[in-house]
Amino acid sequence: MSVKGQQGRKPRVDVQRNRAALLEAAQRHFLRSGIGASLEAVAKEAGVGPGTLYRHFPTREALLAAVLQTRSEELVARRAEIAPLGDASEALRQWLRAMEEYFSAFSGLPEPLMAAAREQEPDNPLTLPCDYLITATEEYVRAAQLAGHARASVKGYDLFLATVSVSWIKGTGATDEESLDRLRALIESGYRERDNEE
Amino acid sequence: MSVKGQQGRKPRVDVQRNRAALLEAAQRHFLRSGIGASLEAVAKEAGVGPGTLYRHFPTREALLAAVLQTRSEELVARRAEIAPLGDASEALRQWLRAMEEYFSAFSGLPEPLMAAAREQEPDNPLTLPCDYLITATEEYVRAAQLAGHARASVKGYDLFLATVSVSWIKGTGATDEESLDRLRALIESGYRERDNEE
DNA sequence: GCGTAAAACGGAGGCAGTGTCCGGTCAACT
DNA sequence: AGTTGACCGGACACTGCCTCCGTTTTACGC
Repeated sequence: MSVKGQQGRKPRVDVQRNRAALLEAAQRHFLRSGIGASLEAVAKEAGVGPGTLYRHFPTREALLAAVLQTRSEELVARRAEIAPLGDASEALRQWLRAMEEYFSAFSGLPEPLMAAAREQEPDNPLTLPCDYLITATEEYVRAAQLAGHARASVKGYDLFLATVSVSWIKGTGATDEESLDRLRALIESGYRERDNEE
Repeated sequence: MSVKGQQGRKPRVDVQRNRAALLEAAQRHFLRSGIGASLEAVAKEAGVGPGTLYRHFPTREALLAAVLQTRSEELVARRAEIAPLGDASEALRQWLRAMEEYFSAFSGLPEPLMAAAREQEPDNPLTLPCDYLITATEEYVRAAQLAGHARASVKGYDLFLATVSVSWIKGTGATDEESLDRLRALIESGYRERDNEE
């Protein structure tokens, strides 16, 4: 019956309780203050000591990845909605928007994500979701290219970078939504094949 | 004869000496460690106390702006080289590259620059150079549009944002020069008028 | 129930960086 | 040389990061 398999002992209840409290407090702080929020404050709000926080999540990235888990699942679910679309071009567009929202979950999130994209070592817990996003983008780009809607010279990684950039700019809070829309349009007209159809 | 005008006293020599030492040390540290470098270390390397540093430059941005002064002048000089170009399209392209290099002077520089672009209050010493760059970009864009080389829907601010983004990505160190080139190409084909000439 | 051992807790504390304050100092003027 | 005021610089208070270790809590076997 045990789901965990070869565990000799049942996991302690306070472990799960503290972990949940930490995740909730962290999400609140990350939402309000961005990913640079004080971990000390998170621990205090969760009602635990700093040591407990660092035992559960050895690095800020580990905590971040755990908090992001929910959003990652939402993104995967969203792929299922996008996939059935016949229009590969529209699918790519929607995927890019979904990624952008994901990156914009917390202010400052693009920074550690790019750092994770740089490292090949999987010691960074953000590398896994990051690689997933890049791979998915490549698939959408390929489909759009096959449909003749995207230039052959464009790589999925390029659009990943462009999307992270938009989220970064959004996160700085220095621009209104109108400028962001123009920037997205600029990127889109950058990767689209100049097809005369439609 | 006094250049400074109504100054009763001649400025002390140690003031200028300390200021110069601070600027030099700051440049070294910013180059090596990015704009987040320890100001304590800068002061120590300049051979002055922390108090002296903060009296000369009350905030990190003030120090940054002062260190950037030289580069700003270089950029203005570069405009003089670009201006005589007959080709407005090539002028815009070169200007964007010049800006990108300016933004990439120190790792992490895009962040405070965008923060400065957000504030209308001129209390931030980076606001002035930032506004200059945006205005200059708008002029280049206008010229390119008049020549029929850039889309009418593109604003100078958009290309400013796009260029800052590229610098930011470059600063993260997560990408090779090849990807950056493709990203620049993507932006360029995003703002260019799809003219059949050439 | 109760003893036990392993696991987890949490706070004290070392470390680094920021920014301020104030007594001492040094250069410019008389 | 003496005076004066601007300037210097280190001590200090504060915040946040992260670790170590004595204490507590929990699950398990009896």
